[in-house]
Amino acid sequence: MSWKFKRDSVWKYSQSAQYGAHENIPRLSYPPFFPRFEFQDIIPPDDFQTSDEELDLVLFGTMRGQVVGIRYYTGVVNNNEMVALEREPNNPYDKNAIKVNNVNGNQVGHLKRDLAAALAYIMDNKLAQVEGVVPFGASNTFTMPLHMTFWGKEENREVVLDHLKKHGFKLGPTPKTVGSSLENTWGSGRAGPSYSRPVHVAVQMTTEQLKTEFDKLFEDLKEDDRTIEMEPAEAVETPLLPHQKQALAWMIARENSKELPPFWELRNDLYYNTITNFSVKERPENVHGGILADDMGLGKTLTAIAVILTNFDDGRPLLGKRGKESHPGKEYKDETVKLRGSNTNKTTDGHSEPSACSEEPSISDVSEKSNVSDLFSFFSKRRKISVQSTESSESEEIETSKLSQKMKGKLKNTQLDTKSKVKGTSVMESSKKCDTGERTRTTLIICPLSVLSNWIDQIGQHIKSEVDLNLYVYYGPDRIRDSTWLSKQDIILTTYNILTHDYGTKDNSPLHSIKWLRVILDEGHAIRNPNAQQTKAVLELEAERRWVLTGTPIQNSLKDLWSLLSFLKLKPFTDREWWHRIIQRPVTTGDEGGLRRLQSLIKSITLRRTKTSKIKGKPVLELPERKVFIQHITLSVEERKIYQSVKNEGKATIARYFTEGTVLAHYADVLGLLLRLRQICCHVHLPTNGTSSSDPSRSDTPEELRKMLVTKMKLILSSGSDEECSICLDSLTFPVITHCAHVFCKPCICQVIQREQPHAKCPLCRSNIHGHNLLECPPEELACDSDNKSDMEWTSSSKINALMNALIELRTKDPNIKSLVVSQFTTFLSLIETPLKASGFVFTRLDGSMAQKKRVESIQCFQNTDAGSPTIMLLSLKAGGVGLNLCAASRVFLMDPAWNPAAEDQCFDRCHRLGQKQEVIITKFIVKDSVEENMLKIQNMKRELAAGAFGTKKTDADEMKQAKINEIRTLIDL
DNA sequence: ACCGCCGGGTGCC
DNA sequence: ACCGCCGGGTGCC
Repeated sequence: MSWKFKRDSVWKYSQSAQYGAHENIPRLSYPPFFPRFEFQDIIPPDDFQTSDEELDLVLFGTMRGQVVGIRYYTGVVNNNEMVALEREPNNPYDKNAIKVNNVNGNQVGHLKRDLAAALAYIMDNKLAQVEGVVPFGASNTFTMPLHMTFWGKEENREVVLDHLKKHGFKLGPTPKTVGSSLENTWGSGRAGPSYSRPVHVAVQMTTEQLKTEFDKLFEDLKEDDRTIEMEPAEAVETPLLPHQKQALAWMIARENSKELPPFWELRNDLYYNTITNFSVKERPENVHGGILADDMGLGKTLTAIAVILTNFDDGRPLLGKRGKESHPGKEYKDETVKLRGSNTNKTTDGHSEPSACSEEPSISDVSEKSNVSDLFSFFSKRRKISVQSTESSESEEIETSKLSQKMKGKLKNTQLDTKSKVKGTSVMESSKKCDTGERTRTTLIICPLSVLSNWIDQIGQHIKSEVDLNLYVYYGPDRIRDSTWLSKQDIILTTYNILTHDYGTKDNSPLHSIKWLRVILDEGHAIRNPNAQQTKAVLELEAERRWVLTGTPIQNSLKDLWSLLSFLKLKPFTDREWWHRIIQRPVTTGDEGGLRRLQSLIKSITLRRTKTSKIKGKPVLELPERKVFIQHITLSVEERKIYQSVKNEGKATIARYFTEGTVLAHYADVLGLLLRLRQICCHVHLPTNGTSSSDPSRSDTPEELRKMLVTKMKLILSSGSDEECSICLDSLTFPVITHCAHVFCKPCICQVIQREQPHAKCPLCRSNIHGHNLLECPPEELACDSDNKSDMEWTSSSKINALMNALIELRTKDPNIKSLVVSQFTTFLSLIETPLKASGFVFTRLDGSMAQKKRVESIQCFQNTDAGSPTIMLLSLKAGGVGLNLCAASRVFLMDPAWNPAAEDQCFDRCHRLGQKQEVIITKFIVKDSVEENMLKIQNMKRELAAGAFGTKKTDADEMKQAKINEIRTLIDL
């Protein structure tokens, strides 16, 4: 997460004033001194123009006007209440008509004709945003005064003032003096005096303060008194942890609440909103939902499943058995089916986390190619999920894409033959609107594709096998689009992309014609961009109960929250203007009241616990302790000899680069040397990936050059150095190598080339670069060279000896303890296999080169605790996604240090996580007086950096360069 | 609306 | 009086 100050807009606000700080309006009090800050996403990928426009508005001035005709309308306001002005160009009496609406959207009256005549042009051409407040006289019978505030872009100020002048109006001044008293600042507009608040001094918050303030929004929620627990329905097989029972109780209370929505109370027969000071006669509808913002790993999915089953029908749980409809169908035999023709996927059996499917097509992937043949169907079978490629859906055999998931028996996957079942009946024909007469009790779950299989998996695992529940995975080209049929299921599971795709295809979105009992958005931040089609598709779903599950409630910006509130139908914030006026602008200008409102708003609809949250003094997740030991290794005399000779030779070369100032130009070479040193620390025979370093410019033919560069890139990528792209400073995505041998993300470097054309230069070495000579990494994997090793006679190494000693000692102590042996070098893992076999260890292996099917097998095998199951897993550092669950292991042997400490931590988390019962002991092997020790130093530096600074993210290329050069110095003792 | 405005009734003091 | 003034009718846009 990163933060940045946007000085500009802060200043704009500080130099102007805005309506609000007035004794008459205590609820909108703006203290004169309060730090102002802005939550601004620094990452540009999806910035939203409209919001930015809003932020750039400055105050033009204020004016007094009149609201007339109020006796004709039912909308009511209180004194000091905000109103919205809305153009009504089709008014039969006056094309300039401007309606005045209260916060609830009810019309209060019209602007007086002459005023409307002046404002219509301004509003129609968006020259200014006019905001109104009724300062007093709210209970008048015929007319009431209106205080108007004009906001707009600086460049439009003159036009607006001129236009108003033409109509005989003049804006009141915007006070510039700090602390000027209210009485002195009454404006002089023709329409009456206007007033404004004193402007406050801009006190800039430090980055830390900023972060703290923002974090507190959610951190405060942890210390909540939502301690009532609730037992889930019997149908839920998995016992809930205390914090999950609390979430269950809270969520169900919110769903069934007959109480007024947050911030509403009954006052003199009117419903009064304490946050907006607004009242209505009609009882406002409660928000039957909210945001479950628990940290990752606290079991949001399980909690949501428990809610579905426990609050199934009219507040009652789903009972074990229901009607005995059965869907005839053959058992689906093949358990692992091709995913997109190349990967296979099958999730683990009996464990709460599925294996991550890192090879899954990305979300954007799918949406871009909405081509049906690129979509898949997912099936669940006996708590195992198979992924069915629909590319072959023409063939009769695999015609399985549409399915009713009968959870009867052991999640038996019964199959509907499309052709006979669906087409043949009237289901297809009746696919217009769903029968609104019958109340749906269907829950729609929308999630990113990457977690779809996780949902299927968890639904399978957490629901008792005898429970009769219909789950339909609305996915794949042949998904059943019949809304009547869909609304008879219990759970419909789909992805954002499917939803969006359907939404974009006119008249073909059954999901939008059903009134759902409940809609659950998983990874709710998927809809944080209010302009994204995806968000629109989600916002148009109709549902009684609405939930957002997210681990990151506000990622970077307040704006993110708006879409969520909008989805939850939390009035009046569904309307951007109100959100902006009541929350966003006050908060971004540093108004304490705004922050307070935001806080209570969030608090009322959000439940958040972090991994460190406590329940009754105990941490939510009681993970056993985790201890990290560093075991120093002394190289043997021979090893040291080899190490020193390679080092001395390399050091001389690099020293030359330093004096020449060409370190970065030879970056790949430098890394290559470091890599070789690191490998020698592990084992002197570790292959050096062939290529000796040479200058790319000296290569003879283009083909040779190409080969060499690709080899270099592979070297960099495989060296485990966790290279960041120097442009986005993130991990490399779509790595490409330049002719000057520097690796960047393809999108990043292409952007640079685009921007700097026609003379783009490499951000690292300033060589000329061109879009057409970037080289991509060929798809074939880098691994698979482990076999040719076998020719060479196996020898041990100091590290291997240390490892084997430790493993054997451990086995003697407790033969059941399982260990992870982690290295960045798969070839090293291969070398370790020999002594493991020799000493009779049963082991398995997991690395990036393995096919999905093999991975899953390996994980299942390892996680199995039966006698004879492997006690050791050889694991490559970066294998598997964050979801990888290896909690059967309680020991980790890290054979070689990683550049990035976060990568190590992530690796440790694979066994130190929910489900771990034992103390986790981690041993890091570090060779004394070697590059490895220096790497530890760099790790510590990185740790400090990560912990301390937040603004550090956007270091520029120069700093980046310097940092890299310094790293190299440290590593090679220069 | 205890207003403004309209338009008909009316017309010395 | 092609005015002023009176008082009733009336009333958003």
